[in-house]
Amino acid sequence: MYKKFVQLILNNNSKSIDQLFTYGVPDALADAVEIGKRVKVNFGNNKHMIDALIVSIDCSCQIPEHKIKTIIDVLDDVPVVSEEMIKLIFWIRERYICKYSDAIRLLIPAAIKYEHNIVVKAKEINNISLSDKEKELYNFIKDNPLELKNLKKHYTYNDIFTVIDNLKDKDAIEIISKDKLKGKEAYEKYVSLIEDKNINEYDINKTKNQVNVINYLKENKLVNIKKLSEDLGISPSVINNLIKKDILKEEYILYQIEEKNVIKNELKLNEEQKNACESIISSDNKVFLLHGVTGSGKTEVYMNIIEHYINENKQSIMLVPEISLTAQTIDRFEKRFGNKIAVFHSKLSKKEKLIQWTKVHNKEVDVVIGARSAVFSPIKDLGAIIIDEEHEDSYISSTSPKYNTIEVAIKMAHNLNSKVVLGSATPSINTYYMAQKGQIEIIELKNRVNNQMPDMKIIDMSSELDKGNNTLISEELYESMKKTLFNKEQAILFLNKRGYSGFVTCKKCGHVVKCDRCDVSMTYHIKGNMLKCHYCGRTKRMMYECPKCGSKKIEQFSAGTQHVERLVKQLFPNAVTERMDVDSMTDRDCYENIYRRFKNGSIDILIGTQMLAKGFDFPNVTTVGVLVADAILNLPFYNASEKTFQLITQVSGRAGRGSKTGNVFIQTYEPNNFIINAAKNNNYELFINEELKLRKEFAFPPFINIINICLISKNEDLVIKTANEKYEEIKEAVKDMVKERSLLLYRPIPHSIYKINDEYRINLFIKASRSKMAELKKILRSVYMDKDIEYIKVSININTDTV
DNA sequence: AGCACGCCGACT
DNA sequence: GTCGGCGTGCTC
Repeated sequence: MYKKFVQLILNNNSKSIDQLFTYGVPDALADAVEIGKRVKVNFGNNKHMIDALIVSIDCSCQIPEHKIKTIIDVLDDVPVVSEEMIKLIFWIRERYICKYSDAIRLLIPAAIKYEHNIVVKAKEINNISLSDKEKELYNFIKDNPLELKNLKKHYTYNDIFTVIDNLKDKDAIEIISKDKLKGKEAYEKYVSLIEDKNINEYDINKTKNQVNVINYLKENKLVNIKKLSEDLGISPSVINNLIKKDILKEEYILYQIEEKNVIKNELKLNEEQKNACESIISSDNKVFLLHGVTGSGKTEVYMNIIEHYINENKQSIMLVPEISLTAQTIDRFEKRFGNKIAVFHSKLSKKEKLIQWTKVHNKEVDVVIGARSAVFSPIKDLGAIIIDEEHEDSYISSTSPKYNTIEVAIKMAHNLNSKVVLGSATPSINTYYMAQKGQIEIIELKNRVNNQMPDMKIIDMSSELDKGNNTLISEELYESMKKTLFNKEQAILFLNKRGYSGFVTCKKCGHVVKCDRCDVSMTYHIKGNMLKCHYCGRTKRMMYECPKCGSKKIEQFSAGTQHVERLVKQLFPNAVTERMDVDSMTDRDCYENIYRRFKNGSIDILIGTQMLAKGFDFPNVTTVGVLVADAILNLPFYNASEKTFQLITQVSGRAGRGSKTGNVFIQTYEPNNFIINAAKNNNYELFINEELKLRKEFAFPPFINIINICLISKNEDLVIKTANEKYEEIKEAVKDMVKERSLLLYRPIPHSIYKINDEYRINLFIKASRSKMAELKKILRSVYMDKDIEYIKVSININTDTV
């Protein structure tokens, strides 16, 4: 019956139908179907139409033909997902144990979602006998036609569809289907005259406004509807009326971004940078680690590679951690590549995202700059994917599917025959290990552009205490800051937030104020004199009495950045001091503002958290203080050493980037600590080889995979019960692997923050050797993903399993 | 998920 | 009989 069949991924969020479905293609649509386009289909007994993505086209099918339904319509003129990216969808679903629809969500912007609805409209009835229920529903919709979803809200009989069907059979109502292909948001509506006639030639009743519109359009041809109504001071409905009367036609034109005039800067590369570029471009390898010390000019190398591919008519993707996606980064690329860039980050609205997406899709740009999600940009001829500061945690998605941007990029490089460049001064252990095994080619940049590394010093804080200084700023750091300020240079003080937050505690009974909805202590904020939860953002008034014992001895345990700020203001009353951390940065503008003021020298001392470590380039900074270097070292994560090394190196790297030497002070209570010393001596090799030894010995990644399955629910009893049931299922399924010691299964335990936003979380950890991963993933899918678990969200996180 | 279908008990 | 509640099973 059908000559063509298509395999579809349905746009449906349910786990139980997370599979491919075959539909028949009617002859009329045979030419329009194409892999990567979306189609409209009917599914199940569903009254709704849903959209689906074509993933393959066949001339035969395995399913008995009486079961096959037809596709109703093709929704896209051109494919929205390329064939290569469809391969990626399948890969993501396997790799991260998620649904097709989760993978698709990453690739297609939310704003072009397709919506379908049914409108139920009453007809004239005479002499038709209706049952009571039918009558009720008929009367309900008699006066105004209703969308089915609204109808369902008011009319809650569960046999609503039977009643509707009966009414339809009796010819009392009609059902009109109405679909909406969203995505017009990125476009602006323009109108023009259908026929170029003079005003008097129109054979209609014309109002004064309509005459004005027609005359205006006769003059200006194609006009933006917004501009038209503004210029003539009329309501858009005048224009829309003329469209209805077939006098005007409407047209949607992509929202235009103003052209900027940019002067392209010439790139000056030093010998080392030049060699790096050439090696990457000429090598047969696909994946590279650009290991360059801080300040070695990696960005110039990136831009040069991108430039090379532009000359081959290929587009590239430049990924940076979300936080370094500042106006400065964008400016820098604009100066180099002019207007031909698209920018993606999480703060864009749906419409803005779609605008950027469309620009890339239409091949109007050469470079995409963005945070991790930009790796999924719809580029057809991909030159290179560049991942700057590749060791950053933000490259691993925190929402399901918890993809690792580096893995995705490497997969894409293989699918699309392009290159991946991972850049960092402190490569992650996984990346370095892959490089050691020969899966990644290492390119080194050993020298700073200005040829001088900062002078690093470890300060023993316990001897500072002996000297009678119990503040967070050592004498030496203080002296250096004084000198820096005297020379009109700048200083950065770094404090690790996680170790020292300003929680509020009662000195009498020890009660700590916690968030009502989350199982975390709240942080005191001077601004507004209030307490804030870092997980859900809820705030409370600061209290003056302990809510537990009533004592007035309740105060903030202050050692956070706010405390440091106060201390610095005491020590340097004449300096301009600013603080940069998650709490003081309410929005992007705020961040930009501090960034700019620090850059142009109107701030002398900047105090901050992790945020400061991320690739900033302030040439006038000559003193950097790491106030409590041990703070992260003692966190209970297997990668605490790695993170400490990275953080110290990155923060120190902010010093002395210009012509003056930088001084770095690493304050610690463990001055002999191996990691702190390795960081001080800038000895990455030494650190990483030692760390790899330990990871191997204690069976941690990259030698083994850690799988973390988190069950989340508002119902505490249910989530505990389910976690235990699922644990038993897993235990049974993996018992052979446990016996042969290739897998370790731990008992379910509460998440380190058990309650967040009133939802309870239970974690299950598994350690598995790489050879067992395929089998284990199948088991996990059947236990957690085959059908929906009622009221429970499942989040699966598999630590990098290298290819 | 979203729906049909079928079984059951309650109510007129 | 008719209505509504709920468990089960299917969707190309």
